Amino acid sequence: MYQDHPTAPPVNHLLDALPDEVGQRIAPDLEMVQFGLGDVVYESGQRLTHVHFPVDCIVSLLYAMADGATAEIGMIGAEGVVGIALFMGGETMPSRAVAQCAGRALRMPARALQEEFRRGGPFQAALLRFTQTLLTQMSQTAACNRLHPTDQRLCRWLLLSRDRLQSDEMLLTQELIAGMLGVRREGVSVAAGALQTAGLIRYARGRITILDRAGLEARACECYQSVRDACSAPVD
Amino acid sequence: MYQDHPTAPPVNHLLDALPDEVGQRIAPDLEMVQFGLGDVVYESGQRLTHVHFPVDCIVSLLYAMADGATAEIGMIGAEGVVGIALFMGGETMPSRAVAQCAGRALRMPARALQEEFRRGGPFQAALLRFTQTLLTQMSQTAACNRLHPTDQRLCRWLLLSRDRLQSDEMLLTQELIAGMLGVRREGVSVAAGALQTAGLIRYARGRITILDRAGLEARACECYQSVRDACSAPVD
DNA sequence: GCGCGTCTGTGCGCTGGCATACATAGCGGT
DNA sequence: ACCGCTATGTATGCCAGCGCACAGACGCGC
Repeated sequence: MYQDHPTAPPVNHLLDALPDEVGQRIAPDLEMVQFGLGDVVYESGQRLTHVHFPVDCIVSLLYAMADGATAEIGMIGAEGVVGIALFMGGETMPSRAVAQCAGRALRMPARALQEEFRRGGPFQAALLRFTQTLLTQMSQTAACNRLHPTDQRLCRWLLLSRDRLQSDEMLLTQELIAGMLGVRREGVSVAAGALQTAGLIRYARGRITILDRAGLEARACECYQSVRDACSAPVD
Repeated sequence: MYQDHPTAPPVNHLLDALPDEVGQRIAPDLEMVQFGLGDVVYESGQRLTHVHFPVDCIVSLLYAMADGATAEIGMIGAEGVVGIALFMGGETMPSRAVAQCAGRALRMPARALQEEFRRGGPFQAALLRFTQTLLTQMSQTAACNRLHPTDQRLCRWLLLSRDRLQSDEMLLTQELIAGMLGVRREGVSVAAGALQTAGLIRYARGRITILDRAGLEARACECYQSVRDACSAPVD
């Protein structure tokens, strides 16, 4: 499956990189929770009560329009944290956070987070540094959304997911992907069909397998390399 | 012109809202500089040496692709600060910052900024809060870029500029606007022509005048209201 | 093993935005 | 007043992606 991979130890890298002293101080405030595919971590505009540090799930940030159309603005895996508004001084995020891939996350209450953040040490620095990479990713996405065609963005998206999953197989319907890319389901069907014909992926009823990673990279827009370089998502 | 308006005192609101104690401490580090239309505040990937607090100019953050295509990902006026990477722990931004409207800004050296930021007081809080609104704006833009047609995005953009300018007249070629919206110059020509025919704006050789603000709002996509509510840009 | 719901492939007409090419139209300098 | 540069308006052909409609296809439950 998607989480028993030897190169993916079940930890959050952001937390893992903290000095022991900090790690031990916040450990009591951390609680492991499980998200299923499509679970909503928080709703747009909702008051946040916790932040979540993904362990082996992937969380997508979706911006939803009034008519229900959505587009992904960021993707967070074990390298980051979900709910940055809590330490940035807002109480809500403008986006919906959805588990794009099932798995576990460590959650931490707002109060404990803010308290540790205010200490201003390595924890604050790590959170801010991650926020900066998220900002980069969002900038990237904004421009990519505007300037690149569906099939290239699909490649980019598959690669970004794969980097956070460390497995070549993922569970996702075309409907879900369409919501991320901000296109119709049929558009994904066509684009994915082309990739399958090209032998880059195998696709069957909500189960995608990446067959040719290098091929996908070649077909993706420049954005993938840019965002991978900027964000600290391991490539295995 | 565009800056002798009584409701636009020549200050940066973010700095202005700081307690006197902080204001006096950082005052010696602030230096007023002037930007002309199109001046580059910093280039993508360039190491930042200062942050800039716009006073009566507007700075656009543009993401540039390898082929030269660009798209705006954020717009900063007197309500904010340009160069957030300096306190977020990066040394460079993934975007180019361009003066979309000529005017002045207060600049502050990286070292002084970081020193004051580390104090963790109201200055830090204000910077982080602004970063959060910028994040909101970028999310918004990413989705809007994907989901809304050119003419609606042009309305949104004109309104956002106008709110930061506090004048109904602005100096801008269609070429520049095209770079912001991530479309061709001809596309702007058509969209602006439609707005002019509808009596919403007057357009002549790089000089745009907003004639019917309410009409523009009605024609803009929902994004304008959302981002205006979220970001603290005054509406006069 | 049958039926139904979910997921996926496909076709068709339409529109927005692209590339290209060209025609004006102001504005400043000599 | 003339020239040339910059800024803008416009036409044509083309393609991507939309909305809609529908046809398989696989899987699960009874």
